[in-house]
Amino acid sequence: MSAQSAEQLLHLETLSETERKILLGALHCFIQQGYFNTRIPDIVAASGVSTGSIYHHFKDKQHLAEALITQLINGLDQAMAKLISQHETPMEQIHALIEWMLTLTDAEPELVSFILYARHREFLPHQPPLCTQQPFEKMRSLVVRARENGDLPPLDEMVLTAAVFGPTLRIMQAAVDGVLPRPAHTYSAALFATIERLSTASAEV
Amino acid sequence: MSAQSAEQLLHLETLSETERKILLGALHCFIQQGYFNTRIPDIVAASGVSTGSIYHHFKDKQHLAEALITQLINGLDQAMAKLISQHETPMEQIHALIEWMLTLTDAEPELVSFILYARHREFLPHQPPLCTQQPFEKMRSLVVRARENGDLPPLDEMVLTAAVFGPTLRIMQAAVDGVLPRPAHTYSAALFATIERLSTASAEV
DNA sequence: GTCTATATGTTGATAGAC
DNA sequence: GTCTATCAACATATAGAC
Repeated sequence: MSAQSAEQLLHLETLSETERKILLGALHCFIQQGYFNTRIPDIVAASGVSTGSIYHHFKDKQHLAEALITQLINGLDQAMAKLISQHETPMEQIHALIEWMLTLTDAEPELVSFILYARHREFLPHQPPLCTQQPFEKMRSLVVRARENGDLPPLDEMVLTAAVFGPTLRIMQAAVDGVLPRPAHTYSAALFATIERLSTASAEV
Repeated sequence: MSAQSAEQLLHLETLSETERKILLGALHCFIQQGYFNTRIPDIVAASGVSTGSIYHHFKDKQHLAEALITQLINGLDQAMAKLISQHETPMEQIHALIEWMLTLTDAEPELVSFILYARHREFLPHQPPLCTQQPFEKMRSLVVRARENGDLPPLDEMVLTAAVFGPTLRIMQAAVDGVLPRPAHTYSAALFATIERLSTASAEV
């Protein structure tokens, strides 16, 4: 699957044109400056929608952010579900997912930075941590099924998920921090090699 | 090495008593509520130092935070250097470092959360990203030396660092997010197993 | 539903006594 | 160096016309 834009990841079809404009403007502001550095007038400028209209559609700044995060998580979840459905075995699905994560990082580094770093709980205290939500649950279930298939060793489920997806997430983080010499997706082969090695290691360790 | 408290990690010996109290108070506030949710009166209450005195010692809130982050990074760096110096081979040093990271996570989860999640650039735009600083540089150099020793496979340096430390960092993140069933340090053996497998995998992959 | 203009409340920072 | 009291600026949220 090719990389998607931030707009495509927010599935905004059910919303009114104004709400779409507000959420996209807010997303751009939050991505670039962070939630706390974003002032309502910034969202007004970015969205082309007036203060009054923003407050007509959203109770306050916090609820606006909440709606945005919800849409984003749902969008990620749907994109991942579609991607997974296009492949057969758990290991193929894992590979496809990693390719997609790396490609998305190259295409939308600031969006990825927002997702990876975001301490959403700092501005949304009621939000559960990202890693307990659908996208990370999907990763875990893929790993568990690969383990059942015998494609991954019989290690603890949390550790195995961390070992399969942790390196990719670190590379993504390095990429968005600007300390990666090459585009993120060029590391996919080496990352797959580390996963291969998890499975094929000699048993007597 | 046993776990250290937040206070021990900030090497504050060279500072005046008042500056120490201010930095520790601020650290507790930032850890618990984040930088933007912390008001000056919160730091006054947490440190027992008055507003005027705080502004006598630090130009403004941002410079206070900057001083704190610098101290914290230096403290981490020193603790890691000491730990590394107590072991011989790169692989032993890597193992010791991972044990220490996990133990610190159990002892000071909120401090670790602050370090891991902190988008310090959101409130300190001039700060380089954490992963380019001494602590992460140390991780990379350990991995490179282990690779030279033949203890790790000849993969890309960034990928190898991500493969060695990424899983541990993911487990730490899961721990501070409260989604880890057992204390973080109980996963060390399984984490070491994943690193072992990197090295001992059959060559013809 | 959308807009402009404005009020309300907070907050970072300062002034000035001790 | 430390403190209390206060200011000035600003950002959120609202009021009310269209």
